[in-house]
Amino acid sequence: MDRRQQKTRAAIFGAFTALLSEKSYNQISVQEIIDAANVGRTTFYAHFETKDYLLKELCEELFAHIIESAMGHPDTHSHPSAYTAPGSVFLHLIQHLQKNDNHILDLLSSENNDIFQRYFKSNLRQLILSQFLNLTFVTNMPLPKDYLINHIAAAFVETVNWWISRNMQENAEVIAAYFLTVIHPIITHESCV
Amino acid sequence: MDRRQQKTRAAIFGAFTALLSEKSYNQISVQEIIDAANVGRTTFYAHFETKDYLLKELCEELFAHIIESAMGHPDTHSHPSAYTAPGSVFLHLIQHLQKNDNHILDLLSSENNDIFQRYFKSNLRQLILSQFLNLTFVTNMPLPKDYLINHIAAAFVETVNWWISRNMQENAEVIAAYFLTVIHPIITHESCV
DNA sequence: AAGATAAGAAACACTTTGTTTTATAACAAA
DNA sequence: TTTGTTATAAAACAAAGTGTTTCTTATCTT
Repeated sequence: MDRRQQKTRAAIFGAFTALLSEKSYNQISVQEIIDAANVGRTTFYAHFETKDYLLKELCEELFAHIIESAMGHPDTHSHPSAYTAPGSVFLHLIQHLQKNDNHILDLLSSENNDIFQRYFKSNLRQLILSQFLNLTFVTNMPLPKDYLINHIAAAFVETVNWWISRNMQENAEVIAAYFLTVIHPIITHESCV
Repeated sequence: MDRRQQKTRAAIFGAFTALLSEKSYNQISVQEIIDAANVGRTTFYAHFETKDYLLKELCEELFAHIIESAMGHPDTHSHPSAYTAPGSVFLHLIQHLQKNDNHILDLLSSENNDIFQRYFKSNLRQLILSQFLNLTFVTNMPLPKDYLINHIAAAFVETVNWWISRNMQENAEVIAAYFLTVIHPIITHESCV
């Protein structure tokens, strides 16, 4: 990829995330992004068809990266010997978030964070699907699989949200424990088929 | 209140909800609302400072109503004799939603429904707080109360969401059962203090 | 060095926003 | 019915934003 393209793309992404930590998505105009990124009007539209597409590409880059990183975590592929750290992937995820390398936390804690939560949740579902290939229930009533996966993904996002809203006072282990406490009664982790 | 005000307010609310079931909030302009409501430009701004305030007032009217209705439900005030329909308030809520009197479902199923989910969730928290005055845990680890309440509220909203995404094929009782299955292991319903 | 490609500047028609001004109609109370 | 009040409407307005076009300049790749 052309170095010029890389630079402008990075400049726009940078300006965009910076603006997002200031004000809500709706209140940000393309003009502001252009000014902040110090980029020509024509250039912006050459890269992104619209503001929504810019958002989309940013989210895909960030969340896909963080989820992929968690998926590559040893625990995902190891043969789970019964009860050894059943959801360490989530702890890994939280720790990764805590580092805040690519400002994902800035986005998730921004006003109108709904958009990012949606992308986050969407990416989480596939992680959960891979994490709990077999879902069995402690209750008598069987739940639809996609319902359960959605529930778990949502619970995780809400946990992170709650954490952020408290300025991340608790350390990653505590947060992971909260999440598993809320989730674990419903599911049991079985071996990968 | 002046009859003229009532009429325009109703006209604007009507036009707004109609538009919301068509397109997403961001894509709706004040101009469109004005045109659809058949109301003068000046009139709109005399009623609502901005589009966001319009949304806010609409949501408050709708959700406050539906939550209040559920709170008034007998189960909330009755002395809970152990295990008689522990969460019938939620069933009541779902049934109320199903009637879709005030088009809440239209809003919740609209594109970019995040905004409504936020209001919904916010209103739910107080309901849950009143419903489970005492929260005890089946697990050893005590969870922060606001974390738990947030989790339950979010789980309910997600349940409704999932329901809507499946075109509400399941009847209200099944949905309530799903929700309680996911929630019940964590909490136990104790008597109101 | 040469051709391809990306960036930038300026201007454009267009829409949206929120305000102001003035005039008309509906209202409530006497 | 009359009177004073208040809501509405129409039109015009400046300001800002959007997305596109044209043309020029700078920067890459080979």
